Amino acid sequence: MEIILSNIKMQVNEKIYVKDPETSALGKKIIEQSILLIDAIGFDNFTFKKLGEKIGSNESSIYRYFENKHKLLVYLSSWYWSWMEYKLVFTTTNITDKKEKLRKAITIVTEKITNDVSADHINEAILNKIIIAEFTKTLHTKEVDQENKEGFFLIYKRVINRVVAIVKEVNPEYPFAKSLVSTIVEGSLHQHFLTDHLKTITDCNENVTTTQFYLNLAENVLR
Amino acid sequence: MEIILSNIKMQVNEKIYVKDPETSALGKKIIEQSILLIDAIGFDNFTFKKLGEKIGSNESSIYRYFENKHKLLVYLSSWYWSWMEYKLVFTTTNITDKKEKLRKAITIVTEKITNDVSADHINEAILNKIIIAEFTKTLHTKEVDQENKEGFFLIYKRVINRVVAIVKEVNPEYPFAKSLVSTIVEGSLHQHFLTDHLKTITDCNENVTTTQFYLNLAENVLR
DNA sequence: CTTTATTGATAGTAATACTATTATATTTGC
DNA sequence: GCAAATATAATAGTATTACTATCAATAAAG
Repeated sequence: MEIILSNIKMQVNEKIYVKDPETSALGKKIIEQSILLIDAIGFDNFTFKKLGEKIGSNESSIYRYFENKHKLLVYLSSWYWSWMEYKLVFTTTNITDKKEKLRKAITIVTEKITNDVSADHINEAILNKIIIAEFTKTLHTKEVDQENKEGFFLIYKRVINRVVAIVKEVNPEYPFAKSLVSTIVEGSLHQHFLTDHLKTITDCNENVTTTQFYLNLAENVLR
Repeated sequence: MEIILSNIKMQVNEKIYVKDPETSALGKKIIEQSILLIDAIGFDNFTFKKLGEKIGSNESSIYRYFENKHKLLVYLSSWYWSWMEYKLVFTTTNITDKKEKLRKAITIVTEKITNDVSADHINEAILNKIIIAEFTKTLHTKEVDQENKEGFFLIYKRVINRVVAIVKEVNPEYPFAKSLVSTIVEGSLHQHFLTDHLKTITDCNENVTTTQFYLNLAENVLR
């Protein structure tokens, strides 16, 4: 899968950036190093000034790619869900057994990403850590309706709806397919967060995975 | 229930505040008006200066109650979950039918709060809106482990574990009680958020409630 | 009615989140 | 190979935020 992925450029809504970071060396450096810096110090403490220092560039140069750090996070999230969609489609295509297809889909969207040595500038395992810790912040703003209209969350919603379609193949009668899938996708990020920080309110750990919990849940619900 | 509640003081961890806001008129005004202001402009745009202007007090006076706005949000959240715990215990005590008890518990933790004319300074319906929109931000910080150690999230975790105990009464064999309940509690906030802002990835609306979805889910899973 | 605690007013600092301008490289087109 | 266009870097500057410190005014308690 990695070989194929490395030749694919993830499509991200143009309104998210001022200048496409994929079109220059500096742009790629911004993406690569922002992922590392956000992971290291957290999104709240992250600033363009600090990123500039880290990559040996000036703050003002970064502003030519992104209006502000919120949009950079939206960009990283979009890239992540675009990558997720690719993995999802790739893994579920040509699987004829509907239940097996759903199991594979749920596995893809709930799994923790471990470092599969991605050659390019984006470290998916660390990006996954950022999504677990920070994705919720892209949505929870006063501008969410405006940004939703502008299509900032389109890929995320498309991933959800792709899984919804698979759920409906398994059980067309089930009346809450969308809520089930949005609960699974968002919930799995939350369970990973709890495993890392609030262990007393989750059963997920090294032995019992978040994926196992949600596979079991979906099977029981759609039976 | 309102009558009883109005005489109860919610217990909030002392480390969260500098001075207990319940002990003075100014303190209560800070709580009352911060809820209205955060709801109106969002937590990200909320500042102590703006709150000071709104309540006709100086910024510096507010700092005598809370170190920063994050701790104020943690306080409001703690108060909310303390209130939720009270409602939960009150509603489920003396219910002998285990399944009925669980149904009542899930209803309590997943319901949207509508204005039941609370006489006191805290408007629970608006506070519920804030929890839906902002609660996640109390957890998603770099300081979460430290704050968890200091007991900032104790009441929240206790609410979850009270429901877990009820789940285990219904089905002692089910291996994911904690993850199920934390998914329901956090997930219901998320579903309310989606109903308000991203309708295309939820089934919940005016006719189909979040509570119905999770009641159905729990029943299927614990069957 | 004096001490103590609380609140208000003012001022000040460092950091953040930008914008604008100009200089310096680098790339590209002819 | 050189001019023009483009990208980046450096510097400076502004408004806001997130505080801290100090002192005066007021209210409450002994």
